[in-house]
Amino acid sequence: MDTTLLKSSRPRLELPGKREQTKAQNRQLILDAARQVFAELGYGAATVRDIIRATPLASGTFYNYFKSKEEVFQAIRDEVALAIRPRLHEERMKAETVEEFITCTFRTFFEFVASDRVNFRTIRHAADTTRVRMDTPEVIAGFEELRNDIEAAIAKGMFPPVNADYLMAAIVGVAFEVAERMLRSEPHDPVAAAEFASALFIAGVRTLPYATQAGISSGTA
Amino acid sequence: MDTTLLKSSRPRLELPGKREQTKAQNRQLILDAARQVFAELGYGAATVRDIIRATPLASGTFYNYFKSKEEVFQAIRDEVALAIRPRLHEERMKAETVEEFITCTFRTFFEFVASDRVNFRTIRHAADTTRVRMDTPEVIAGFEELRNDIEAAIAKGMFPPVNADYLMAAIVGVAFEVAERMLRSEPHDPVAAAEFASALFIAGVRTLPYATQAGISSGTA
Amino acid sequence: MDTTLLKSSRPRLELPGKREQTKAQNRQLILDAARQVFAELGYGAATVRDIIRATPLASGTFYNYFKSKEEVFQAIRDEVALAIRPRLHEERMKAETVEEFITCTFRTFFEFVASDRVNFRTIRHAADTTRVRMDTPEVIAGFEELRNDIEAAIAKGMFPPVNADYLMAAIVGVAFEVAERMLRSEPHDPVAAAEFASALFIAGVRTLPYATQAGISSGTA
Amino acid sequence: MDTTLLKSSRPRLELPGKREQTKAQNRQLILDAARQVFAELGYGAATVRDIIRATPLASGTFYNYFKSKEEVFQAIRDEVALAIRPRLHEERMKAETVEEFITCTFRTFFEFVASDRVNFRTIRHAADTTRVRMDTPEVIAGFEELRNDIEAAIAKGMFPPVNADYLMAAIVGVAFEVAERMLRSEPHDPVAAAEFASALFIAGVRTLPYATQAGISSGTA
DNA sequence: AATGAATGAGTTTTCATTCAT
DNA sequence: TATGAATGAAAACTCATTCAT
Repeated sequence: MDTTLLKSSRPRLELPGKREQTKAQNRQLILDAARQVFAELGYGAATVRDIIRATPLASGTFYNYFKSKEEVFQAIRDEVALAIRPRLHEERMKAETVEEFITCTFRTFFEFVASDRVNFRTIRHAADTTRVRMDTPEVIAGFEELRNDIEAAIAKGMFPPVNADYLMAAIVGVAFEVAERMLRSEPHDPVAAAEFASALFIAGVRTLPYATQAGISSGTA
Repeated sequence: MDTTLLKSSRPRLELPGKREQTKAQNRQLILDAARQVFAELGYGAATVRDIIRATPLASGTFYNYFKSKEEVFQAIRDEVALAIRPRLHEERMKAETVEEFITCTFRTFFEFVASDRVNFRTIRHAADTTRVRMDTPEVIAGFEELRNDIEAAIAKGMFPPVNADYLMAAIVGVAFEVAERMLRSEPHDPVAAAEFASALFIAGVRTLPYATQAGISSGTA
Repeated sequence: MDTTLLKSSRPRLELPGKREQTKAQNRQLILDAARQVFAELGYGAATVRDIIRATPLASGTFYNYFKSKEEVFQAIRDEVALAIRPRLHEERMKAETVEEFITCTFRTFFEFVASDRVNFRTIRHAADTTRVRMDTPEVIAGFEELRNDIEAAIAKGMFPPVNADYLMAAIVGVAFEVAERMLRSEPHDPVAAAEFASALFIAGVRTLPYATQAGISSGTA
Repeated sequence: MDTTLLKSSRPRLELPGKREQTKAQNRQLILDAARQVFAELGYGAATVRDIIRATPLASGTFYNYFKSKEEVFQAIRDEVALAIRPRLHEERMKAETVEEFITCTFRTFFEFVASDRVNFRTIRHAADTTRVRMDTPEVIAGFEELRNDIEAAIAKGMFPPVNADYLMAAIVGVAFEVAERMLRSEPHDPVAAAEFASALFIAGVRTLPYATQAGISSGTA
């Protein structure tokens, strides 16, 4: 009785009540369903209905959580970016040599992809379709962070003064494209993929043409 | 008869010409409009109506030339792939060293992109986001061709026995991603971009881990 | 028990008070919000959600007080009708001449409108457009009452035997339409409006064609 | 043969072709259905679906002609206003006395309403509902026109210098309200209604208080 | 062939109402 | 009683495709 009274006495102040639990859970149901659907159909072909159908919820419920298909996609994307970015940055901060910098970047990335292939596929395949901008703040920030880290490494003398913008682009391109290939052969071997990409860049970075001043500061847009 | 011909040859008060010209011309009108629309809205968001609207033609006419939005998109992709693939292959066939192989690949690619940025943007952004879903037969064929050329180079002893699948992926990833960056700074400098990418790979290839047997034959899809 | 009372008496951190007070207060909150919303959006475009949003209450609470949007609207209308009808009727009962009858009707009405423009606007515009659908029992009753009073005045010989139905309609039409105009110019001048309308009818009533038998008894619906 | 050729030779220049005919016809089908539906349910309660259902057409077809329910309503309203306004204005222009001015206004209006009750009902009942603005350019213009005509009559010395804004409002109010009543008794008797309203105003106008300068020029909004 | 309106299935979206807390 | 998320029926709207002209 006591507890009952307590509960009803704070109808709007309780945080982890059953309601909140259900709410978080439903949000997750939708996100998971969306991930699945996007991965299967691609973002463009997927409809809000498809997502709802993949859920035990009613159609209207979707709109209690997201305004549109795009909004769910962004939520997924940002969830991913948020999960991996800090890890990547942290590792790179610890690096003291080019080898470490490069290796840990790829190692972390490929391992993340291998462990979370649904998300990776979702985001890659969303590609096929609509203007789902990958240049979302969160994602761009991840790219910028890599570039900044490279520039910092150049400043420290760890890297030769290469074009940081192009190097970042090259790393990103190799990361995504090789990851795609990695996922196509079972069992996934992130270690081999990371070794491959790392070897390429470790040797390559040493011989890259030095950037002009313009080259270094370039890149914004 | 005379009148009839005159009329149908001027379906919309346009310049008179032979029927076949009009036909080819209409097809091209649609393709160009589609390129534009895809580049602006992305493939998924674009509708057939959008394409038609960007055309002086009527909606029904679209279906005289293409069965669907997808078919136009493929036509555009293939047009591009068809335009660049033979050039790339030919150049690579002439290569006698790793340096030449790598350099000519990137040089040709970046120059093509710089000279035809609308198409490049269309394909990148139509598909959207990160990377294109390039799994159209024509496009895949282009990738396979690169891999085959790499494998041939390995067989010839020109390349060390690296993982051809990963190397192809890495080249493709760098090519597209660096091209994207290149287009963001004016004036476009395909030579610098090619130098950058080439230097990366020329040095890198030499130190890439030798592929296992599995590695070499991998990559199916 | 004590605690329970305390809590339920402060459902939203508001001033403590007796339960009945809160209840009446909530009803009033809803009515006021509805008035506002109807005046802004019109009855048709307004949704129950709009009304709730304009309230500190939760959506479910609405249904503790009203069954539907329609019911709130009727409540508002009736509130108004209930507030003015007795006054109008009473005044007219005291009238001993046509002049008094007409004058007091318009005077009272325009003063009421000027003093309570929100309600007037709500009803005019909620309903929308031209004139309100005034066929709510309470409102119709107000019209009938006017007609009855006219008929009574005719019976007394105070009015000539005009068509009471048409006269009532004319009075109502002029009252609402002139009231609308009155509200458009600041400061509102109910006296001038009443003088205008009264003069029109006082002179007019004297020359109105005598009603046929049919005319007198007509009108119901 | 000749004609056939001629037709196909001007596929886009022909005006009263079969296509155009069908188009005009479909537009009318929708307008008529909308009139019916609005009159029955009121504007607010009516849905686009209701209108389509009352039509042999497909749902999408509605949107080839009107963007929304509101747009159809405006079309109806304007159709009506356009039909009656010129008539009213013309009659009033011919008037040389107050009697003629007043009488012809009401006579024309009530006859129009009686002959076209569906439209009248549509517009009146649309009222009950949403923000379907009666203050549409076309409708306001009709009101303004009446006021202007009154002001012109005052200038000519035909009318005493009354408050033209209020007089216009009074006429409009009586016209709509009495028309409503007229439609409730069968058979409709526009002549009696016009006589009633005219008598009221002819006598009334003579005794209306003279407007102040402000009063005369007032009214805009 | 070209035209462009009609079609109607399918999607997005809203919202009154219910109901567990 | 108050709360506010869930519901799902129904409304609004889109658009690929067909087809009479």
